This record gives sequence, C-alpha cells and structure tokens, in this order.
Amino acid sequence: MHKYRTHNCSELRLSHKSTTVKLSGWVHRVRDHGNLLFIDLRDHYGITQCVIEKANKNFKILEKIKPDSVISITGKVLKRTPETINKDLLTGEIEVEFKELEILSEAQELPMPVFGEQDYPEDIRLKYRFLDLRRQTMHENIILRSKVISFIRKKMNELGFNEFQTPILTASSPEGARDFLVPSRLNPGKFYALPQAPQQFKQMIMVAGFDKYFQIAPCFRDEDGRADRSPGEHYQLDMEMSFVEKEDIFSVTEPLFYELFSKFGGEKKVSDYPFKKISFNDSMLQYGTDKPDLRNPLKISDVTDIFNSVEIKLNIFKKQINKGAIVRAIPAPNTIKKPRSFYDSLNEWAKTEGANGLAYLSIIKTKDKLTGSGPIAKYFSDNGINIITKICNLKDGDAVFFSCEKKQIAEKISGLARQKIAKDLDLIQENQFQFCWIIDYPLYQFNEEEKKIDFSHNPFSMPKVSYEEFDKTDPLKILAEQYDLVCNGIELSSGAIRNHLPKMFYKVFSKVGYLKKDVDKKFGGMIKALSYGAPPHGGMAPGIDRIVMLLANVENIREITLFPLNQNAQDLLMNAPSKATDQQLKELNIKIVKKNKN
RNA sequence: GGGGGUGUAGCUCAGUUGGUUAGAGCGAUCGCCUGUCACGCGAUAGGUCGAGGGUUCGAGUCCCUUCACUCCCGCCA
Repeated sequence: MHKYRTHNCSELRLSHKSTTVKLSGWVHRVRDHGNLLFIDLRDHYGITQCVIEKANKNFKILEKIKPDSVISITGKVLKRTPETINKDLLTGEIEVEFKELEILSEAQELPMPVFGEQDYPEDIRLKYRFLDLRRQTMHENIILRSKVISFIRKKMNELGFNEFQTPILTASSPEGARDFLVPSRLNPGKFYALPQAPQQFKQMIMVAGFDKYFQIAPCFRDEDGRADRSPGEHYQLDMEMSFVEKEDIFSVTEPLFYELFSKFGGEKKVSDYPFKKISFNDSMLQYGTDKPDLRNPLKISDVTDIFNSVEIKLNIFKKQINKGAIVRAIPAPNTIKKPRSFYDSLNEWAKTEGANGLAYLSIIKTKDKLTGSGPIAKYFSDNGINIITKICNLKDGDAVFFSCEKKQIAEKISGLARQKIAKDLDLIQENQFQFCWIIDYPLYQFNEEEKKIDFSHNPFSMPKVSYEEFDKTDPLKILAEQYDLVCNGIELSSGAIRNHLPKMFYKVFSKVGYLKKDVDKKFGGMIKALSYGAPPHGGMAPGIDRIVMLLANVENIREITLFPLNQNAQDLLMNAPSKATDQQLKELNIKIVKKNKN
C-alpha cells in the first residue's frame, strides 16, 4: 500500500464498498458525538467523511485533534444508509471507517478557520496566506487562474506563436510608469530596472525574425495600488506578430477571447466576434470613457447646439457654452414614477464628483404631444422638446440629465452618470461578457499642466499619417494605429501596430520635444534594431489578472493572486520589503540617507 | 502626496444623549451525548475597546495627535 494514500478525498464511490483504502488530508471538521465521531477529511480534490467509534484505540487521539492537522487514515469503505447520504459531497454515498491512524503534521490553533467562508481582514488573510488559500473559494480562484493560463498557452502554441522569456534585469525606460530599480554590484552607481513590460524586447524578437511571439510576462511598475491593480507586479499575455495589420491581430485574438470566456465564464453569454469597433472619439461621446461597458444600453448625446439655439432659453447654460463649455445628455428611461429624490440625489452625486451638477428634464405625453416637465422644462420651446427627444431617443415617461461643463469634465461626468443611472435602474445586463475594440486613438494629447504635447498612449505606435504628411497635420489630430480591447467596462489590453521606421520614430518623438540625440540615447537599442531591416509588426498585451478577475467575478485582484502585496506594497507573510545589511549595502555601493521629518 | 471608511475577545460583530463590573455568535478548554455533515447540550477561560494625549466627577462613546488596514483621487506610455 502507498505510504500516504490509495485514493484522494474526492474519489471514493459506492463501487469501492468494503475495500480497504488509505487517505491523507487535513482535518476539515470534527463532529463529536461522545461515543462516535465524524471527521471530514479534506484535500485539494474534495472531502470524505470518516467515522470512528469509541472502541477504536485512536478514538481518544482524534477527539482532541486540532482542525487542519494533517493525518493519514487506513480504513474500510462503508455504504451509508439512505437517510445519512450527503448529496452535497461527491463522496456522500460512502464513508471510511477508521482502522489505523497516523498523524503527519499537527496544527496549532488556527488564527483564521479554513472551514466556512467567513470574511476576514485582509492583513490577517495575507499574513496567513497559506491558510487563506486552503479555503474553497480562494482555492478555486487560483485553480481557475492556472487553467486560464494553460488554456492560453495551448491556444497560442496551436496558433504558431513561440514562447520566449525576456530579461527581468533590464534598462530603465524613459516614458511611462515609475521603474523598480535594482543596484548593480559590478557596476557601482548604476542600476537595472525591472521591465514595465517587455515592449522593446518583443519588437526586437520580431526584428530577429521569429514572426510570432508570446509570453505570460511579469510586468513591474512602481505605482500605487487599487482594488484591480496590484502594486508591484502583474502579468500580461504579451504577444507580437510580424507582417500584420491590426485586423490580423483582431482575427487572431477574437476567437481566443471568445473561447476563453465561453469556456471559463460560466453561464455568461460572450459577445460574438468580430467584436464591435468603436473609435476613441465616438466612445468618449457616446459612453464618456474609452472603456465603455456595453452591457449598459444607455448612450450619451451631445446637445450643445440645441442648448445654444433659440429653442432653449436656459441662460446659465448659454453663458457656460459661450465660455467653451459643452452639454452632454444622458437618458434615464422609465423614470416618471421616480420620486423627486432620485433626481436630486444624482445632482448631489455629480457635485461630489467635481461637476456643477446635473440638470434634468422629464418627457410626458399629453394629448398626443410630448411635453417637458421638471425645473428647467419652462425654458424649452415645443420644438426644443421635440429635438431633444429625437436626439436622445426619448419616449413618454423617460427623463434626460444634462451636464454642462468643459469638455473633459462633461465627458467624465456623463460617463459616470451613464453607468450610475443604469446601475440604479437595473439596466446592466449582468449575464454577459461584452467585448469591443476602441480604435483610432489620438497619438498625442495636450498636457494642460506643462502646456506641452505629450503621448496620449503608447509612443511606439505607428501614426496613421504618412511621413510626408506628418508635419503638415495638426499633431493633436494625428491618430495612431492603436487599439484597446475592452470587456464590461474594463480595459483588458492595449495594442498597436508599431512604428518600425527609424525616421518616423525620430519624427514622432520630435513633437514631444525629443531631439534626435535624445532618442538615440534613450532608445538607441530600438533605433539600431529598426535600422537593419525590420518587418512591419504589431501586437498587444492583455492583462491576465483582469481576465481572471472577470471570469472569477471578483472585484479585487488579491482574490485571484496567490501571494499578493498589500496596498502599501508589502508582503506580510515574507516580510518584504526589508532592510538590507550593512554588508549588502557596502557591496552595492549604496548609502541610506535618513529622511528628515519636518 | 490628498480625501473617505474601518479599528471593541483568536475570528465576525453589538455596545443608546458620556454613567454600575464592556456583551453575543463562532472558535478554544473541560464535561455529557452512537448518525452527524454549520451536529446538539452544559460550563469555563479569554479584553491596555489600535496607540498616545486632552475635556470631564466619570470616556469604548466627545476633542486632538498618531498608527494599521482598506477604498478612491493623483499616478499607472
């Protein structure tokens, strides 16, 4: 007989009746009846009920055993009587009668019980992560993550992608997030950076002629955490292809995502491919964000012109419009029976989000005619009501909210309001995964604070204008061959057709103030690589963590990460970060400067 | 860097306008119990009310400072 087990804890069935088996696992739960006790034995696979009577020599030991001690039992498989069958267990038709017992590892009293699905404070869960991970939900989430990754790997291999590793110790990159730095012992005073993404490496892999690359790549960014964003590290399905246009990337990844989400997304319906494509500008107008949640049926409209016309005499808005504000309208269908407080609280909410507020108008049908009602209705002409109704696609009993702000704020508020209204009115189709591509991103944006032009997204993207046209075009009007994949309001991926032409590379960077020598200094490797015959190429990098979060239906990234850092980027189990010894610092030529308080 | 929330027994939480010795459930320990599967019943132990300071005759409760965790803004090409 095997030293530890003949079967796992989810394996035994009626067919094993009367056989002698050996099981090993954790003491999940003990039910002590005095002269008879039941022990639920748990392992990765499941639970098997074991039973022991007082006559057995091990009874006294098991009576005192601490939960989550690891034991091994040898015993006989018994058929349960009909009334004692447990339908919730795969092994519920049998139980194992104790013969021999071996205690493999005793547990102390647990700081947090494994049994049950109670909520515990995060710091305790992280400090005792190995216990937290024993719990069913966490265990399942982590297994889901593992399955998702192996599914992706298998698919990518089938599609002809080659999996490569790229360096972890690399060079700091000038654009983007804050780098993690690693001091170099052999090069005193110099530092490596951990890669924020293998962006330049994957492009060089294309230059090297490998045609299709992917990697489940760790990415390191020293930025503050959020619920859906781990401080420190996260993983991306990093991929790149040669001789492609963006449609080629789409047609490779769409079936992948469709299958992935169909397979692991439970009952939820996945949007058919090809996925909807929405231009950045349309998305900002209709959804108020570049990551729209398409499960939400509401669409925003621009109504600046009509508010500026004779049809509406609302002077506060007109004044704002003259100062450069715009008006966006967010419909709220079927709200005629809502109390006044519904409208007022939305107005109050908008103010807490930094807006002036939200005006509203209700539409009522009286005598075959649509009329407006509500505080600002009196400013609308009949024709004004008709136009608004048409633009916003309103019907009898609907309301519409108006945000009059500078463009940036109006977009933001209307987007948030669209989502809030849909949530309040229960309009979000929860049982779906709605994918879309956001395309035609502007290459640059104007940085208001520094009063200069910045990259809006990825500086390595190919502009959608030719080299010859580049200087003749308003830089803020130049679009990039860039695309984001969005699902249910979450940005899963950025991607782009890359800029593979050195002269275009210099040109693109010149608009944000980089001289040729700056580019040579900071992207020397890249420029060099593009100078000896580079294939046109492009790719993307979907975030693994966010994919798994969507599939596991959790709001927090730590629910699907084995050993996450807390919000202060600390590992409470391993005690990282920690102080370095003087010896270590000396070898690295590093001196710690104490910060002066005040 | 900024804003919000939380902090009371090992865990989850209650604790009234400031007023007697701070409570419950789970867990732990001990005892009883042969068919449970969140087993049941009884008893016992367990608290610097996050920390420090202040107001008050009196503070878990009010004020100030501070710490921890968390959520959000900034940041995340």
